[in-house]
Amino acid sequence: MEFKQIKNNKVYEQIIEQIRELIYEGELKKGDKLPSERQLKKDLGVSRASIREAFSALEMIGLIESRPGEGTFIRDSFDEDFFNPLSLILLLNDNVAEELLELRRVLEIDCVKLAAERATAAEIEEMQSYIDDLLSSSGYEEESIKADKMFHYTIAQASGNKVLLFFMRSISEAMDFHIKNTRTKLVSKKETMSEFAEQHQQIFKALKNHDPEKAGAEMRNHLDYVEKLINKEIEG
Amino acid sequence: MEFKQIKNNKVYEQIIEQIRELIYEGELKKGDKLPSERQLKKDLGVSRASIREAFSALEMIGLIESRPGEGTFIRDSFDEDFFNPLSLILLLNDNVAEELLELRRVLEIDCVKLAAERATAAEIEEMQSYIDDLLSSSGYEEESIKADKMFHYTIAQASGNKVLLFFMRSISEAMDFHIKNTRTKLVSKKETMSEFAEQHQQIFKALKNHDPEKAGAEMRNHLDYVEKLINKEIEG
DNA sequence: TGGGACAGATGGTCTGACCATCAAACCAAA
DNA sequence: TTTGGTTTGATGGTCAGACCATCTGTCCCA
Repeated sequence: MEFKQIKNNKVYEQIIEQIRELIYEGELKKGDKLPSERQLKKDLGVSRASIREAFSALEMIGLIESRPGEGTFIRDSFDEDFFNPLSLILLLNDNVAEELLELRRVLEIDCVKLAAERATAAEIEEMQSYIDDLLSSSGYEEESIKADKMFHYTIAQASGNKVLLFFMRSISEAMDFHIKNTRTKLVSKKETMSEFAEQHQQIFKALKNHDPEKAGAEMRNHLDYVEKLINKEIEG
Repeated sequence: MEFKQIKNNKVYEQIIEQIRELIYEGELKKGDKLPSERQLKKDLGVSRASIREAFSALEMIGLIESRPGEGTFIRDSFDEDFFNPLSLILLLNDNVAEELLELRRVLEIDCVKLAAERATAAEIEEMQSYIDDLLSSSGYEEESIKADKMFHYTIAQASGNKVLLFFMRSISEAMDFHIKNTRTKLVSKKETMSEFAEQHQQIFKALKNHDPEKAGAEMRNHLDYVEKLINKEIEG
């Protein structure tokens, strides 16, 4: 005898399911406008409340965007900053910091290799500007943190793999949350800063020369250094 | 002159924000029960609808779970199957198949290396059972597909990195969706099957011997083969 | 002791209402 | 012609109140 698990199908889940199907079949694409809530209420024969539950869930994961007075749209750009729900879940795990670092290592070393092969002139130019920012900034301030992050993002983007970029963002945001949460502060000594700048320059140089292996090695070196810093911070 | 973007703070987003804070501060942990919707309505001074929008969003990402008649709880296990929203977003990108394969390659090769270092006896035993299943199954049927998937999942789990496991799941689910969507069917010839079984055995053998490099090389070989199959399928 | 009936709490859903915002059309003044 | 205001209709955002299904615990009776 074989029994099937009885699925508890909430209405809002079924609505999401239907939207998912439409995306599968290509009927809904980036930037498309969804029917209004009142229209969907009629079409699907459910209450507006259920539709709104479905929409808020889809908005949470960054799939759609609702604009009052306008309507609801499939997001056409996932590059902008939006709250990444992944980071929330990751918070509940133990050892997140270690695991995130380990994963970042795995991803980013191969990421920079791909970037070294595929980076366009424009992307290399953009990286150059962040390198300049890092060199000109005096300490570990707001701007240099941002330049640092943007440098790594641009590498991920230059890999040409959007999913990889998405994952790198998730990891980065989760780490930001974790650092903020544990009130960890990275050392902002001058030596550290110049060391950082030097490492970034080395990565960039290899990348500019389209030398994947060298770029990977430099990235590995950089991440070793970062890891050592963070471990020191945790012990201290 | 500098203007700041005016944030549109929806009520349900503020509710989520508060829950997030509670998780940060450790007041909400895995398995904890949240206040009932009617209680929260009183505490927060908002309508039940808004609370339900927040909850449906959090349920979507797998953070909480609502059980009628009981209450709403923080999920204490993220290992079970639950709908992974990441895969929905990934579907909207072009060239998903290629990018997913590339990313899987990056992750899984390092993943199996970690697993070779850290796999416990129990995990190795579990892998063995899936290998046996694969050998005993006659064709590319339901069960062998499952055994294949479980073998790879167990490797990811044996890596000891839960975030890595989570990512592997996302990729796998997204690929499943894509395959189902494009109605791609992997070849189910006998030669293919025996080839698959052989490759899995090689991976497993290296893993069992705790030989990271060998395991990584065998995994690379396996993924090469898979990639070739899929490309052939796309062309054909 | 065991089982059934009952009550209370909880999530799931629906309805109808009101507000704030936006786009488009229209209009008027400079 | 351009600029700014007004109106109108559609849309999302929020709320209150109602009803149902399900679960838990209690109490009572055979």
